Amino acid sequence: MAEYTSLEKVRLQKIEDLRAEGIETYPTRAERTHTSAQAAAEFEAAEKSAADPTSIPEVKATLAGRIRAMRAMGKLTFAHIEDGAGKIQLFLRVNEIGKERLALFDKMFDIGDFVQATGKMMRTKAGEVTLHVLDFKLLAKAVTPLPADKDVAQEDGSVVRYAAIESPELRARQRYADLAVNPDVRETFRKRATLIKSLRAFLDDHDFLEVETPILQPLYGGAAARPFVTHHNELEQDMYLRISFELYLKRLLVGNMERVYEIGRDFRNEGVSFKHNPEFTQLEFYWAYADYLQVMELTEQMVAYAAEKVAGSTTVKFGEHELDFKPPWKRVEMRVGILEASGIDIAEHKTAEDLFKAIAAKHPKKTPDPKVTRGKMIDFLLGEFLEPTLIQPTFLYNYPRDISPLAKSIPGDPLTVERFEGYAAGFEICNAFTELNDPLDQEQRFIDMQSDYTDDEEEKNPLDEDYLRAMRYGMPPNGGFGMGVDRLAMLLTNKHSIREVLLFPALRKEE
RNA sequence: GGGCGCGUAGCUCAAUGGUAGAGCAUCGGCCUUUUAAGCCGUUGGUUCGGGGUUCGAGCCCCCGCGCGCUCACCA
Repeated sequence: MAEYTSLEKVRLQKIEDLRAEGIETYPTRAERTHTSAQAAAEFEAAEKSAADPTSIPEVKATLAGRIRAMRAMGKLTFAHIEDGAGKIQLFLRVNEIGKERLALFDKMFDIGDFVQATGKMMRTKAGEVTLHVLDFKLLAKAVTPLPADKDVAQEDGSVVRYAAIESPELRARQRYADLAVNPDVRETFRKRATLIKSLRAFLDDHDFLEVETPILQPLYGGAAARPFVTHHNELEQDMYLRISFELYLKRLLVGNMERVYEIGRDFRNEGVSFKHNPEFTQLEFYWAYADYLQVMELTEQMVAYAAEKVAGSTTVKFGEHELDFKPPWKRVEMRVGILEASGIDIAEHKTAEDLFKAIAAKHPKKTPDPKVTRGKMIDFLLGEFLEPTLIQPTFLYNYPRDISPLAKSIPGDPLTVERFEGYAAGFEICNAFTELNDPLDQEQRFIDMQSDYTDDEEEKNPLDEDYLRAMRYGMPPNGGFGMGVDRLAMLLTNKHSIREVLLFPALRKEE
């Protein structure tokens, strides 16, 4: 049972008092005729049409919104309400409202309450477009005050207070309050919706079919990550929440679906950070008869298209950087990029042992775990030396085979696969390759993975026999692609934590 | 999971180991063009929780909880 603070008790008492007077505190219906923006626009048009200020046609409106500020001055009251379109001022005067009703508004209404006000539009002496209220109605009483104070020290030592919430915990845990108080947060999530819509539109326009594959899976796969495990009672078996869509989407290529994509949630039972949340939104597509170079081109077009829709330009501000997503993006072969960033040529060190010695000789303070595979060491070099330097959108291409069990080798180079990752602002946003479609090779890769990681239970991928069965029916050559949509959302909204672009990021439960 | 930091009124923050405070919000009053209005007055605390040291703990010590930063993990 909730325990009420003294402020809440005051408001609960007001609810009781209002009801005692026959005023409904949570009426079922509202009678809004205009949004704040519509009413203001109509009034401004009326002003323009008038020959002189005394002959402005009357604009009547009933507005609805949440009280954000109140200034009671005895026989006058000013208030601001905020609706989906913005804020607008209300002006109440004893002349029209009467002493009792004005006192009711002043004493019984609070910041945070939803109200409806009917009147005619006017402009105040200060020049603000305002609703001159003739009648009003409570729509919903708020019991808890919005936690909306933020003090900012000014240069002259004074303190200015803004209606805003700053505490990251409070903002994430009570996103409803954050949204109610911080308009820019609503704007971020509007942009996120635009982003997802634009990705869909782009892929639809390129003849990709949107599909939905299981989130609840008897086996997991398609990525190296620990899954969440759950249990189906009637089937009496454990189920996994998917860690990627890959193996299901590629089954669809076996079924003659040539271009498919899915936008949905992936779940990875791993650490959280500024770029990791246990559940995140993934976009994957698979494209028959294409290879990774074609996917690369489509990727830069798609992201540029999305940037244009979300930010209005292919150039976006991200912290101190200006990121330019305009195609073509910079392309760097991974071997060359690592050589330039670390001074080590991975092509000259073809075993894990050799490579480790080379790293230890060159960078004695930055060495990988000596027990890992060559591919993992290369990945270490990439993360340690190269990744932080990739600020402008860049494709890194040609990856080690042993960390890419689902990608096809480069003809004539068995250690390297046709794979690329897209980077921007120093982190990975997407990952793609020419997909392995040889069922015999695929089976061997799965078996190799099992032995490479025998002592690493967490990274062991279960062998998916049904996926191999599907491949044996024949899979067309194809290019596949995966992208962390949340990370792209971060880039396009200039947010530096994934929590800022997730409405309800994962948090420990309270208490 | 490791390291560092933080947790005090509804909110934002103070308080050498010595009576827990300020601003805003609340509540009461004045005020017919305000805009985080203003002025006067008023109320409000399990100092995150539990234990310990001490004559005395918001402060020192231990354990726990939550959050932030960071490292590890994340082909």
